[in-house]
Amino acid sequence: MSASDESLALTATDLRMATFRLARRLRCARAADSMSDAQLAVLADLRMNGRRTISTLAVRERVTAPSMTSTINGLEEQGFVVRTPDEEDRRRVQVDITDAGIELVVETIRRRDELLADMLREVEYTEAELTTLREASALMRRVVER
Amino acid sequence: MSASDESLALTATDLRMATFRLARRLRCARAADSMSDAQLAVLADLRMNGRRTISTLAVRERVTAPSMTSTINGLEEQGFVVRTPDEEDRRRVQVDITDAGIELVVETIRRRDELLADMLREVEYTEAELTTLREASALMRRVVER
DNA sequence: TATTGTTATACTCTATAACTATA
DNA sequence: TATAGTTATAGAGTATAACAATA
Repeated sequence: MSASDESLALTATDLRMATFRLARRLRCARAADSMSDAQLAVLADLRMNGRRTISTLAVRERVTAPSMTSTINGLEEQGFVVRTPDEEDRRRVQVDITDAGIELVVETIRRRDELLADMLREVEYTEAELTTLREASALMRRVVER
Repeated sequence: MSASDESLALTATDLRMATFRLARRLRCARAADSMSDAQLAVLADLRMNGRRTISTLAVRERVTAPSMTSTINGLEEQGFVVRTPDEEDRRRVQVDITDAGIELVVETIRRRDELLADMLREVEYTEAELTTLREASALMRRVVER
């Protein structure tokens, strides 16, 4: 049996508010102050999924191609990615993350997880409450992945 | 009894990933394309909490005073807020949200809630799963409010 | 012709430094 | 002297339009 419209609406409102507030709080934690959200999102994508072209990155990040060119310029100047011309289709440029880029992503993730773990520790949640949060996390990811 | 470090770390990682992905997806939904996140955050604060000075807004949004001046300039030009000189302390400027500003916030919230409700409907969650999400929302808010 | 990427240009948000007006 | 707000200036991210190189 599927859920009622009222339950859906109530859940949506609660979850929307909680999600925005927590995301905002966690977003402050970064490995380097010189990193923007846009740059970090690209690095995280490259680390997870390997090399990509400029236009593929632009589609995934929902920005225009000139925007992505500019973001990649910034990352390349800082040594976090490298451009490689694609030999098969020479219009294309492949972008790879460097070791320094990987390190930056890993460190940022570590800091955010640490911040959140500290916040969870402070409110002294029970194992049952943490289980609820993990179950909800899985449900949230299923929603996004659809 | 409080939770183990391992549970805290696992929960933090799961929740951090789920939160960022969902927030990112929902952030696309706005009432007007001309609204930035920075502007919307200020309007939402003014709607919830009433008039504020520039410097109070700057502290709450964690930006500098000149930044907030600029954000308020944009909002005032579009008619979503009004500046009023403070008669008691004439260095101060009070900022109030207008009816148009309130409408914009309400409409944006409505769109985001609708988008999320539609997403939840599509994955066909049970009432029990929605309850888990609502319980988790409350837990997330308690974490942020500490 | 269509696609990939870049450059040119402009607007917004961000910052720091310097300034005005008021307390 | 300190505080509230603004202006000046600069850097990053975003966009659209126009362009080069390649398919």
